[in-house]
Amino acid sequence: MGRMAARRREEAANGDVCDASLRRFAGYTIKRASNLMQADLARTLEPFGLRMITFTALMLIVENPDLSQTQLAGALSVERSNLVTIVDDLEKNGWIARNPSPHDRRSHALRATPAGESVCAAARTAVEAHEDEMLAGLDADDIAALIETLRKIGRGAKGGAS
Amino acid sequence: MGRMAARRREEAANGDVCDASLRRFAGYTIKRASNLMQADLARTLEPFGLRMITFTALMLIVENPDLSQTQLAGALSVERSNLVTIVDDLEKNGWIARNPSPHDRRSHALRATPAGESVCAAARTAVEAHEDEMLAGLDADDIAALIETLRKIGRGAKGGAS
DNA sequence: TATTGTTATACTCTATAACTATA
DNA sequence: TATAGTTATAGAGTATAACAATA
Repeated sequence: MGRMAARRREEAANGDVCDASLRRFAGYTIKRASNLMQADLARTLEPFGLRMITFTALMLIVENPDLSQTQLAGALSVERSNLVTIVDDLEKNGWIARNPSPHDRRSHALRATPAGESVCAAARTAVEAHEDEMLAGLDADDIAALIETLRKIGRGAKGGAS
Repeated sequence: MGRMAARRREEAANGDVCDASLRRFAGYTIKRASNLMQADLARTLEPFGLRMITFTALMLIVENPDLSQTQLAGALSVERSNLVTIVDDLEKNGWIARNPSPHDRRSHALRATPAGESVCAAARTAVEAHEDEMLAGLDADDIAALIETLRKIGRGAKGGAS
């Protein structure tokens, strides 16, 4: 078993070396944190029948009644075509309705049902608990600084001129 | 055109309201920053024929010669099965070789070729420029604090007990 | 002509099961 | 029996083009 122990130490050392290499790039650390948060968030929302994107869409519809699909797609940074199945999902569960817009017969006025508001509130409580758990090692100042710093990213980049 | 201007103001206001709703969740802000970084990184690496994952794999092979695919998959947090096409990609471009391991005839000892080391160095310079550009609004202390904070995320979560 | 919602399509990333050849 | 690499497959997520109804 001496060889296996040596192999295990070797693997751990390789992991450390690799991690040190990767850590030098902020993008890698950001992606890693993002993946951790998303995976845990998915586990949190699964019992409600929600995904990250459907929860976010539902929350925005609850807070902003009569949003159009184009407006919602813009707020979520999702293509209009990809929003269709998201809205379908919420509608099939009876959580939102595609009402006709009084101003424009092409567009839908999205509005949450009482059931939608209820599941949104319950999921929201669970999501806040998920965030508390994932960010347990940080105090309020750390979190505020983190969010402020992250929001400064990409200001001078190629795609940001519009 | 008065109606269109009103609509534009309405959309902007909706965007702001939605953004304020989403911003309360750290997970959303982290994901947004991650997506911005990844999209710009993809544009940066595309001229080299590299993707984020193939660049990272190549860099780790350059810095850690004779890694096995299982070790590399572990370092990249990628399934072994999904690593196959990544290593295929690098091998077809002549940037790495799957050498036989002297100790275990099942495993491959991955090693970069001179061409692989060359493209890795060039891509690395471009990636560092990409990071400088994306993080232009931050000073060195901000970046160090950001990375340190992000690495504390998920300590007490469900999946972290192993 | 331009826009809204929609369908179809494709490509990437990710996750799982099963196979082979070794150990 | 367990592990390394591989194949196949399926599910998300994302991006583009085209279409009908409407503006």
